Amino acid sequence: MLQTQLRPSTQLKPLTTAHLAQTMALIELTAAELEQKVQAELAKNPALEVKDTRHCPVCKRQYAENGLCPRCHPKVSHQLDQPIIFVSPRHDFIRTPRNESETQDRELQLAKEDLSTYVLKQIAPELPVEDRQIAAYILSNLDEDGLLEIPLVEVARYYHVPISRVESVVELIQHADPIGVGSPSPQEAMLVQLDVLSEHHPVPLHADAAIREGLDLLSRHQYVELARLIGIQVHQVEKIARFISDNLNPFPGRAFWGDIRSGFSDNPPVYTQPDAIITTIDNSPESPLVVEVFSPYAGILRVNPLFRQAIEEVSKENTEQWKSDLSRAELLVKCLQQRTTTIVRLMRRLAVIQREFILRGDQFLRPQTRASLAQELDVHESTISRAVANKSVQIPNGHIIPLSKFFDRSLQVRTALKQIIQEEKSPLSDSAISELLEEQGYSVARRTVAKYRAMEGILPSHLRQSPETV
DNA sequence: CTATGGCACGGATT
DNA sequence: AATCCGTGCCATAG
Repeated sequence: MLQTQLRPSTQLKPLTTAHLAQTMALIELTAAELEQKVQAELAKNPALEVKDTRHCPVCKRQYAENGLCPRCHPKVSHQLDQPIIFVSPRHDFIRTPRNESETQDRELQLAKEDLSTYVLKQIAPELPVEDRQIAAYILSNLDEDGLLEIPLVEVARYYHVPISRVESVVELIQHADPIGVGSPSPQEAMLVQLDVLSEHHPVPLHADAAIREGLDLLSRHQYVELARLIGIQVHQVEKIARFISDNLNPFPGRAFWGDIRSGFSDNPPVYTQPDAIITTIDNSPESPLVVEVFSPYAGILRVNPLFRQAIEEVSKENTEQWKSDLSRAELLVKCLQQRTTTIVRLMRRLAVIQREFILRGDQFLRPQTRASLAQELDVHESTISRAVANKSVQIPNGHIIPLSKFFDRSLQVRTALKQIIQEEKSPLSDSAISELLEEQGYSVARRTVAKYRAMEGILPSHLRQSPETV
């Protein structure tokens, strides 16, 4: 019934137009963004209230329904192909288990402020008191990637201290937890990480040189030029590149453990909070998928009944304002519901169709288009597009992947390609690979193989080494 | 001559 | 309507 309202083909009445427009606007927000938006509205609109706290009695998490949350309630009979879906109206608890004092506290701080104080706490003990101000100032000028936005000289000038002193503070900051945080550039952040890493782990030779002198080459996968530049073998460069993308993070402020392989400088999407987490019960691949959808304020936001009542009694000067507040509130609540149900339906469908992919990895992705899914769910294509855009989910292996990966047309082929190359005896040419893929049922042109290789950062055949020729 | 990468075109997707 | 993606053609490197 509600879905039909999302069809633009249906002619819409004024109310539904607004409804539609706002629902659309809400759907494309991530959980984190939505939370902020609702908070803002909540602050200035007295007609809204949060009817709080239904807790799951076992894990103490806030949960939209009464009773045990599904994760704590394994007794209900599960069917493998029926994913368990539940909606969490708050998503901040996944970062830290809440303790009592925090629970009723203010809204969670912005990630940025969080980072600053987090770092400051770590380094404060090691700082002379008079340097703390400097540190605080530096930390307040981090961008969302955890990089320093302002030049050091400016800090020095601001506090009338020698640059060297500022530098030593920065150095301290850089070695605090998100290692490399506070660096002026991704480059330097990575150098610091490399340095720290090298104390306990072996790191490839010349990795520092590669970062220092050829970062742009490295990020563009131009390994040949890079090899020439620092005078080493191409396969060494390849090793370095792999090591770097596996172990270093050019943007220390971004807390993601996701898959960053596909290039670290091509502005990777920011994965902070996933919009959903998919797990299995007891990590057993034979159990149904448990999908936890983070939909801020779902089920706990409502129109304040007292307000509704009051508006009838106090029908005087401010009625206009009150009325608009009320209708805004109603609209928001409605749209929020709409958004939640749409996303839940989307996730349920994905969990069913892509179960194998979620559990077993890339090569099991069933290619699908947003359009086809839209048809199945009986919503407009753009609804799916918006719902998918900019969102990310955490899958059971711990990776955070963009939701759009579920609609990657070529992922299957690319993983097949990767496998072929990994198992190859001697370097295969693109056309040879094309034929091999054909045998596996993937029909791709030779030119396309080349493109996929590039996407995966794999060198052309004449530059690949057969196993070990160091 | 073979293998690749760049450019650009057209169809599919969003 | 805008964008993405696979592909063909051609120049270039080896």
